[in-house]
Amino acid sequence: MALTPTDQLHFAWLARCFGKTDYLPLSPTDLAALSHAGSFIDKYQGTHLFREGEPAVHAYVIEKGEVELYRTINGIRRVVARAGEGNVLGDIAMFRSEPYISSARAIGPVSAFRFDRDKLMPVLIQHPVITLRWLVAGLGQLEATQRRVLRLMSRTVKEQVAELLIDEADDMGEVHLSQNTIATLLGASRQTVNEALSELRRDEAVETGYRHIRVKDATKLGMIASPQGTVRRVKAVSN
Amino acid sequence: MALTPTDQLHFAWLARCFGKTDYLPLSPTDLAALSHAGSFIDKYQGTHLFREGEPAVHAYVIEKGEVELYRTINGIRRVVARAGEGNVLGDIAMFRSEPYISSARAIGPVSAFRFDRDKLMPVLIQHPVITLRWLVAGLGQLEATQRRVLRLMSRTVKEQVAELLIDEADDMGEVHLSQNTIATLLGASRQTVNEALSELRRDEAVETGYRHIRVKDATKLGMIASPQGTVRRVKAVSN
DNA sequence: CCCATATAGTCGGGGAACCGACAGTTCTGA
DNA sequence: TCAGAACTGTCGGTTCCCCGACTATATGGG
Repeated sequence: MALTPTDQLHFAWLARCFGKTDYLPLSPTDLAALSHAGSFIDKYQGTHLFREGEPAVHAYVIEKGEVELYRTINGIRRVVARAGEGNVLGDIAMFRSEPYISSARAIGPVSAFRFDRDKLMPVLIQHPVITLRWLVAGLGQLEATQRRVLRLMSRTVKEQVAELLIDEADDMGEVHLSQNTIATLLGASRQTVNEALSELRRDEAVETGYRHIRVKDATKLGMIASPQGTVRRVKAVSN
Repeated sequence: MALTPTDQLHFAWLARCFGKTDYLPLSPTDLAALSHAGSFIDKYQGTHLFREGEPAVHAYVIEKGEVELYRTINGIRRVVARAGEGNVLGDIAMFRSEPYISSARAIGPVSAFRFDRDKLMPVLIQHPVITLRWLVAGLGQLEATQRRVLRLMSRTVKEQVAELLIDEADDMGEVHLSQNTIATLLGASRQTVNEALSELRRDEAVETGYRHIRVKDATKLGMIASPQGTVRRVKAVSN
């Protein structure tokens, strides 16, 4: 199979994504094999990569752009996570042959590599190194989710906002999220997030604007995010 | 390598654990390969399988008994999860070559199969089917964790307690956990859990005793756990 | 350029849950 | 058997946060 120069670039990028843990490098053979397992696609802003409940025949690796993962429970739409460059989506449902557990919507223009389930499985059987890498990547995501659970527990909204700002800030210390979006990401109300931001502004840690927050003092923000003085009593737990 | 009758039983059990998704059955060759990747061990009550921060050279599959996973943050000991028969522990850290992110303590007598990192990796490269199965198992855990995050958000302690009781109840509808343990599992205070249990008792859904709760009406409990009338307004989220 | 829409900012009421404290009960080991 | 430890049950004060309501400002399409 002949690869166009554009495809070469694509696969080089794909190797970077899976190579983040620099554990077992992907060989050129592996990359060529993956080209048979799916194809590159583009999505316009607002369109869905997949929807909750659909049979999961595809998994995606985001190449460019951001995707919003959300679930609808009792008519309540809840943003579960945001996925950016290098994130893998839908692999859980695809591997488990279950319906997608969440919907994925493109926040802006998105380029992605779409794996085809029926084509991918044989490739993975033939290329255990790729499978192992995928395993490591999936477990990394699991760890991140567990960390998120712990972050959510026993922390005020102000602390959570501070931490989220640190995570989402770009090189310039700028965050381009509406307060409403932040609130949904944290599972808090817009008003409380607004109040938290007001305090952070009073603390001279950030500046706020229309759909725009600038981190003035990342160190101070870090102090607020994980307060050290909050050492509560430890209750021993037996069964 | 000669397998003792006991080992045969062990491996049959191990196959069941990995085979829960009945996707790609493990072959006898696979089982034999796994026997080289580690060994069966027994742990007494209260002893640790591993501790937070230690280099992760082992992963465990629980064969019998229950294990408590906890982390210590700012001197606060937090139970992250409980693992029972068939659960895989420590694989995240082991595969990612990072220190264990939590401690694992045997709640009672525990039997487990302990994988040895250096022995396991070559086996996985040679047996992609096992790797794929492990991948599926890991992703299943990821899904469960994500579900847990969603369960935690926007639910009262009473609802959470009801759901936990359904999950943890045995065949007889009995739960053998102290209120303190339940509180820690849910990230709530003991008093609030006690209050929730009092209400559940008033609702005639459960009976309570010393380290002992009996589910009287599982249906009613389910209704309380996931209330249908709680349809709140949906705010659209754009970025 | 104007207006519908989206976002930001603020206030007050009310509810859920945390926390400390304390009394009563059950268990456990010496 | 007996004392200390662990567990349950309850109360009141306090904090945090959700929610509704309202105003002001920014954006973007026609």
